[in-house]
Amino acid sequence: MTIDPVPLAFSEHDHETCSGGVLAQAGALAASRGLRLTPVRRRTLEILLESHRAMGAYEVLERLSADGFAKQPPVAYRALEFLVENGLAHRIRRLNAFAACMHPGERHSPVFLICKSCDHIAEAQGAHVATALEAAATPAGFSIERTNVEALGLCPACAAPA
Amino acid sequence: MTIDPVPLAFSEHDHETCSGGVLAQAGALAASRGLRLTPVRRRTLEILLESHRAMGAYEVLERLSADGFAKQPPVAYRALEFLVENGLAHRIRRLNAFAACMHPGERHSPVFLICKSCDHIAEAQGAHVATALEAAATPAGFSIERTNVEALGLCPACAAPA
DNA sequence: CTTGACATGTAATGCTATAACATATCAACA
DNA sequence: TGTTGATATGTTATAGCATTACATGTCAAG
Repeated sequence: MTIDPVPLAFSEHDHETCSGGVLAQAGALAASRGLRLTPVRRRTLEILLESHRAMGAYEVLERLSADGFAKQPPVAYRALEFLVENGLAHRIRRLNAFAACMHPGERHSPVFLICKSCDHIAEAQGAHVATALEAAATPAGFSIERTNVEALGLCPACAAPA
Repeated sequence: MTIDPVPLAFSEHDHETCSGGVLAQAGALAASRGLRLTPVRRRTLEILLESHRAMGAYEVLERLSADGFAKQPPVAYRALEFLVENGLAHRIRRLNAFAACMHPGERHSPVFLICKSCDHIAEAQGAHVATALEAAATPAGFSIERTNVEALGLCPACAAPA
C-alpha cells in the first residue's frame, strides 16, 4: 500500500473502512515486530482512530476509564508513548495532542495539516520537506534525528463559502 | 542585512555584537511599526537574547522578577506573546519554550535546529522547506497560514568527538 | 482634563506531563 | 514447573506549562 497523495481526512469517506484498515495494519505491524499491542494500547489506538482529530491525553484518558481502565494520567501517557514510539501514532505539538498514524509501518515524513476551524488533521507527504530540511541543516553542520512539521490553516471544507 | 547561510548559534562568535545587533534591529522595527516596546517587553527580549537557547516562560519570569517586575505568570506570558506576535521571538513547541528571533523584520520561514545535547537553537533558512510544504498541502486543498518546523538533533560541536 | 485604548498587577485556576514506587503479567529457561 | 528477569500496569503525588478574570495604572488624542 502506498500513501494517498490526497489524504482522506479532509474528504467524505467510509471511515469504518479507513480506520479499520489502519487498525489492521497496525496489528500486523505489531505482530511482525513482536510488539505487545495490549488491550489499553489497542483501545487507545482505536480511540484515536475514531476521528481525524488530535486528542489530548486527558481526553483519551476519559475514554479509557469509561472502558474500565484506570483513570490516572500515566495510563494514557504510557499507551500514547508506546504508540508514538512505534510509529502507530503521532504527537501534534502545536495542540499538545495525539493523532493516530494513518500509514503505520510505511516510511513517511509526515507533514501535519491542522485545520484551525474544524480541528481535523491530515497527514501529508513530507518527503520533499524532509529533503529541504536536510539541505537547510547541513550547511550548519547539524545532523537531524527527528522532526516536527506542522501547518495550521484551513481545510478545503472550511475554506469553502458557507 | 541578509540572513547568514550558516547561523552563528552553533559557532564561537562575539555574542555581545550578535545580541546587540538583534536588539537594535528589534528596536528599530518596533519604532517603525509604532509598537510599544515597553520595559518588560524589552527586558524579556534581552533575556532571550542572552543565549542561543530557548527559555521556558517560568524561567523568563524568574529573571523578570529579579529585575523588579511582578512575578505572576501572565507577566511573562504577555511579554512573550507580544514578542512572538510581532516577530521578535519564536515559540519552540517541542520544548514549550521561547527563543529570540535572530532576524526580526526580515521575511523568513524559520527552521529551528535544536541540539538535544547542548540545548542550543539555531534558526536556519526555511524558504525551500516552506515551498515544499506548500506543495504538500496544495493537493489536499489545504491553505496554510502558519507553520512550525523544528528539527531535533546534534549541533556540530556536540557531534564532534569529545 | 476627560476619555478610551492599551498595558500591567494580582489572584485563582486549569491543563499537560512526569517521577517514583508497588504490583502484576508473561515468556524464557533451568 | 518453578524461578527469574523483563515488561507492563496500578496508584499516589507532584511538577511544569498556560490561561481566565478582574482590578489598576498609564498615556496620548481630542
